[in-house]
Amino acid sequence: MRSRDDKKQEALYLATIKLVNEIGFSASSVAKIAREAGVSPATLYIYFKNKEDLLVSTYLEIKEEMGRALLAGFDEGLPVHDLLHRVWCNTFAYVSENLAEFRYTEQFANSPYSELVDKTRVRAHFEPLLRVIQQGIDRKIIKDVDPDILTAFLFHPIMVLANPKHCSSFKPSGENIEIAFRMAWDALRL
Amino acid sequence: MRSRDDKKQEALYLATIKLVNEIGFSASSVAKIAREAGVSPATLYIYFKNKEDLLVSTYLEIKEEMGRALLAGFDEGLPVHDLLHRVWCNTFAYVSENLAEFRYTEQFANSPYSELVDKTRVRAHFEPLLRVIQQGIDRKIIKDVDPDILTAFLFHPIMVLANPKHCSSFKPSGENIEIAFRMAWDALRL
Amino acid sequence: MRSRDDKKQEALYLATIKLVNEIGFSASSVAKIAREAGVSPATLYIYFKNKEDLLVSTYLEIKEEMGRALLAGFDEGLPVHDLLHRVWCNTFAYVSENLAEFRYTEQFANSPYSELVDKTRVRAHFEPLLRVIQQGIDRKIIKDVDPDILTAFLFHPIMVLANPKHCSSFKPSGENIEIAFRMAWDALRL
Amino acid sequence: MRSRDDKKQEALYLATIKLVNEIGFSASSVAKIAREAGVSPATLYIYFKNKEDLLVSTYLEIKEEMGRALLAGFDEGLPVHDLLHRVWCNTFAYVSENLAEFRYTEQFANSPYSELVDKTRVRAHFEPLLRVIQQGIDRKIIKDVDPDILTAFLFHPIMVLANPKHCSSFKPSGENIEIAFRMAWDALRL
DNA sequence: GATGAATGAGTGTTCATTCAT
DNA sequence: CATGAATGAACACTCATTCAT
Repeated sequence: MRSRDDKKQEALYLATIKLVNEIGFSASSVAKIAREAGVSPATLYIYFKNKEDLLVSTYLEIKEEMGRALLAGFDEGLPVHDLLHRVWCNTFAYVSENLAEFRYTEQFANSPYSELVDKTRVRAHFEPLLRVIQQGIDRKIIKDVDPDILTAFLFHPIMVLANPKHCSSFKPSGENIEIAFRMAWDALRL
Repeated sequence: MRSRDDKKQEALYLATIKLVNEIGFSASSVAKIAREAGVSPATLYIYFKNKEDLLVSTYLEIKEEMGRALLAGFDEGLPVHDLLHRVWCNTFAYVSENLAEFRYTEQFANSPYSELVDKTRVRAHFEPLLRVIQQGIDRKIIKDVDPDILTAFLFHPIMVLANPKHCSSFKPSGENIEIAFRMAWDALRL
Repeated sequence: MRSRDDKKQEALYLATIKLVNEIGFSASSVAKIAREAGVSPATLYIYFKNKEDLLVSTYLEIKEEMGRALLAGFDEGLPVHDLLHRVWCNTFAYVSENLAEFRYTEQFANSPYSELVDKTRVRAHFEPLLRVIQQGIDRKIIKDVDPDILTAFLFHPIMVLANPKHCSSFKPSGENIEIAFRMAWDALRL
Repeated sequence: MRSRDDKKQEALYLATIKLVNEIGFSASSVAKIAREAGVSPATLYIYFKNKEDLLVSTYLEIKEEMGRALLAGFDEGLPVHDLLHRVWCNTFAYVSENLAEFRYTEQFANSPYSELVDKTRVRAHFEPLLRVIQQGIDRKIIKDVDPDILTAFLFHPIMVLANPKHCSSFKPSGENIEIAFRMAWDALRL
């Protein structure tokens, strides 16, 4: 028998991301994704149970990779400020280098499919970061407020700024990134 | 294309918003929207050029209404801080009272249709606010940074916090809203 | 608007019967049936909820018509023997003149779809006949046995003999029909 | 095509019968049959030329076995009546103990595949029985009518009565079986 | 001999849109 | 103005069969 080809699975992931970026979530049909990946639509169903499985798997794949990228060089010995700064910069780097992947996750999160993912599993990839934030709170460095609020001021601004689609004038230069981080820190710190 | 029976047009707007919320953007077919609105699919084409026109018009309609709501009681004589605070509270009020409309705009903005809208027209509805921010900068009250950055720390956190879908623990109590505004202000002020 | 066209519904019934006869139940796809009926597959779904509905409706349509045909000239004043003889002859006439319809019902009854029909509704079309048989039992003309047994000797032999597919030598001449009825009567009568 | 591993071949026969009974003829795909039999779809094609061959072979296999069962204890020295009675009882026994196999043959006979089998080969399995019937005719014990008619009153009633699917009230108790045989004999005998 | 991978052709069904009334 | 009927094209998915190992 022919052996299962990881190349094909990878090609399907990439085709999915590419198409969703180019023509959007709902226009990305199984047929188009398969054609883009260079396989038959029937083949897609060897690697994924159905379309939903393909889309969810693609999302989880990206989230895992993204978690690794954001936490690169994450040394928990460093001060909270420095750790957050490191993650902040990592995020900008990841998003600008993997814009398609990032946009896929945004479209996915705003689709009905998003309700199918186990959110705690996704959160797990970012666990060390959440721990450090808690540390910052305990040490009275960061405001002691609801975690959702912290997230809203720490991560969402990056997400917006790093995605050219949402920005008309902002350019992610090193300087701008530092300015924005400074503001996030002003928001969070006690 | 337009006609006198605004009841039907309004019903189509509401049906669109309701369905997109319930079953998502891509599952909201013309036939379902028409049925929900209590008209024939053919009738829809009297009021809107095509599906795209329906979706875009619905979006613009919401954005206009939303602009009005956010700027309610906007007295440019007040200090910058107070004005932003007023808008902040208005936003929370609008989103929590019009969650379906708000979610529609989020789904719309993350779809390929979003590229069809004239963004300057949308921006116009929020013009007074932008003017006040510029004032704040000129008077050295607000940091002199790219407007996109200011937006990222002023509006996006609200959008996130006001939408229960994105929050697991945060509850939009009056106190929480004040805490969050305080953080936004910390980020922006000089 | 265009008005609903009974011609099309009828054409779909006929196409279904024809195709099931020619290529069998499972090979009769919606696309082929629609093409045979001269309409688009999408049109089929205006007249029937889905394929199942089409097949079941076709079956019920035939059964109703068949009930009428078998009971033509059914005068309950006649003796039991004569009434059964009349039905016997009607059945031969119906089946030989409507072989395609008859075969459709046979294929249908042997498909999983058969479990979807309300059997009491079908039985209703043959009610007068069942009543007469009960009369024959009460008057001690017909053996007092389980109704299924009577049916097995009264109807099933006709079904078999009238369907050339099941017969290699039998020809439904008037004489043969009489011979066969004589045997059925011998089986039933006390 | 054939090979030595009769276990697999037998498993495929059984899987085919089981699935056709459970989900019907048309829903029984090669893939499902193979899975049910615990082999790969490709393996199926080692033992059978194609799906048609599998279905026809399964039918013939059953018919052969059935012929053996019906003629068990068939002593041509016995009177015609007793021989037919014996076959009658054998049939009830076989069908009730091998309902799945029996139903398979019914579904098969009502499918287009049935036209692919050499009917004389099937008939051969029942040859002694046909011979005895002819004997009955010659000895003026049985009515001298077309063999198809005899079959219609001898075998088809059993087929119907033995298959619970066709009966709403009839139960194949010993007594009922005798009653039914009595009726068949009444129909046939001179 | 045995298999999982692979696929073109097909499945039933829904789509956005137009037509005739 | 308003509509249900109509449809070609597309949808997600499965089919029987073959291929390479």
